[in-house]
Amino acid sequence: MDTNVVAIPELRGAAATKVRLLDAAESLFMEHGFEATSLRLITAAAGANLAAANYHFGSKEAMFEAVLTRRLDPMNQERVELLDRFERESAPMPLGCDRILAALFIPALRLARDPALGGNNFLRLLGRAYADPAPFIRRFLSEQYALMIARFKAAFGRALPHLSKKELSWRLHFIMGALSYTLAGTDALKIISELNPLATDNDEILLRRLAPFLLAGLTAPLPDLSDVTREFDAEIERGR
Amino acid sequence: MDTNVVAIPELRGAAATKVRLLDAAESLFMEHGFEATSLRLITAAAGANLAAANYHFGSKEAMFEAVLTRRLDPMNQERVELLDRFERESAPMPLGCDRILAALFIPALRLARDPALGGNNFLRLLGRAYADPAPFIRRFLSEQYALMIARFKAAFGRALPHLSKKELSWRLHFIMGALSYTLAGTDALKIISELNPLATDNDEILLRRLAPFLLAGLTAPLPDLSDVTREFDAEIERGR
DNA sequence: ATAGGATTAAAACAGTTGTTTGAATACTCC
DNA sequence: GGAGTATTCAAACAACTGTTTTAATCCTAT
Repeated sequence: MDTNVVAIPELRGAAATKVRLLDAAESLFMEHGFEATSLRLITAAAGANLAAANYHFGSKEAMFEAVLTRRLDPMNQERVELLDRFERESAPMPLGCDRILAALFIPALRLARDPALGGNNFLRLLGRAYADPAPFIRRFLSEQYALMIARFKAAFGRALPHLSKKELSWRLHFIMGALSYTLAGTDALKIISELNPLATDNDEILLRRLAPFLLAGLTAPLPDLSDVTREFDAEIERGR
Repeated sequence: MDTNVVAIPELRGAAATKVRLLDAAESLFMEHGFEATSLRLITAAAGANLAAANYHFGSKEAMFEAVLTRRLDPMNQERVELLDRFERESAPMPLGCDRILAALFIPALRLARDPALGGNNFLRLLGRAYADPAPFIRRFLSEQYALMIARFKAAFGRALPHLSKKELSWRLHFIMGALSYTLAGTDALKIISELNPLATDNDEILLRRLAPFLLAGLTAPLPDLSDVTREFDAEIERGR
């Protein structure tokens, strides 16, 4: 039940305890989830007093948001900037799906690669936050992602003009879902493969495998929904 | 913060309160998550005494597992049976990927369609459980899924003999991830589409869209990883 | 050096948590 | 009908929660 995460208070600068708190919170929230992580656990791991959490952040929820903002904000901004640059470089040709996906993945890859930026810890925390039922978390994420998602949806719309707005929304949703789940799922991998042959790989390799997989689904021809539906319905009725 | 879920104690049979507790727990766990849902909330919604929870299930964790087992066990068993039947019908031809995917999706679809079986409520709860950090939840799910996953992995292996064992594990992992995320994500849809044009659709339609998307990724040709890697690396270095 | 604001510290606050207890009630089977 | 098991109930348990308070300490700029 307890953890080995005991941060030594080495930083002594001005706002040092604040970043120590953020680091400890990032790691512990990732490990136990938001509700199950107590402020006493975080402050102890950060070598800080309990009251420091509320002093620096105001509340536990605000602290959680601060943990997310610290890395999410720059990453999403970088995604948009990268997409902008790709489009400028490709002009006047419309940008291909593979390049748009790359603009979505590369900033996440860079974050996963650089331990100083939080490494894989943060990406897993992010994936979990994506599935967390707490209303304040969803409200926060929705605000953080709105601009970036709208920008990418427009780009995909230009690259896939034959897809309806609705079909595009679906596929983009699936992509973000697979991405966030994948980022969160290093432990969930064990559910899939009993022998766990993937465990030695890191998130970086994982993302490199995921991108081609999603690209195929994204660029797939329009499915004949009526056919799929008919088969499914027949099977469901048969089993009733 | 409070909910409208107030189950009227209508069932009066022998083990009636036990199923009332399961129903209330299913709905509340789905809405608030495991940690954030108190036994007092559940028992009150079920019209039962607080002690009834521990009397019937022993602990909160055991109660959560009972909620999952009630529907997950039959669903996974049905998946395997369906796969077996499809393979018999197709013999001696190996089963195609689309049919294997159908065996995976149809039982989930049937569960989503039938409110008496829990309807969409349970599928969302399941998707969230998949991303929950609590160790006992992951241990439980891993045990519940192990047999079913191994069976489907073997089937996919026969259908896609050109894929390495590792590549297959990846793609299966992505499929399960996208599936569980999608099931959990009715609320997360709002993150993606600000106007939320998908909200009126239900999980059934969602699954029918997801299947073709995943099929495309699953049957995609082997990606030239070295190429992807090279481009990504160049971009990451450039931004450094 | 010292005033004054920023930070830390220990303690207490008011609630809530899952679980247990022991008596009261309901039910079933002989 | 009544013995005996199964279930319900109210109450209390000890531990933990996020937050606030008050005083002590540190740091910086005058």
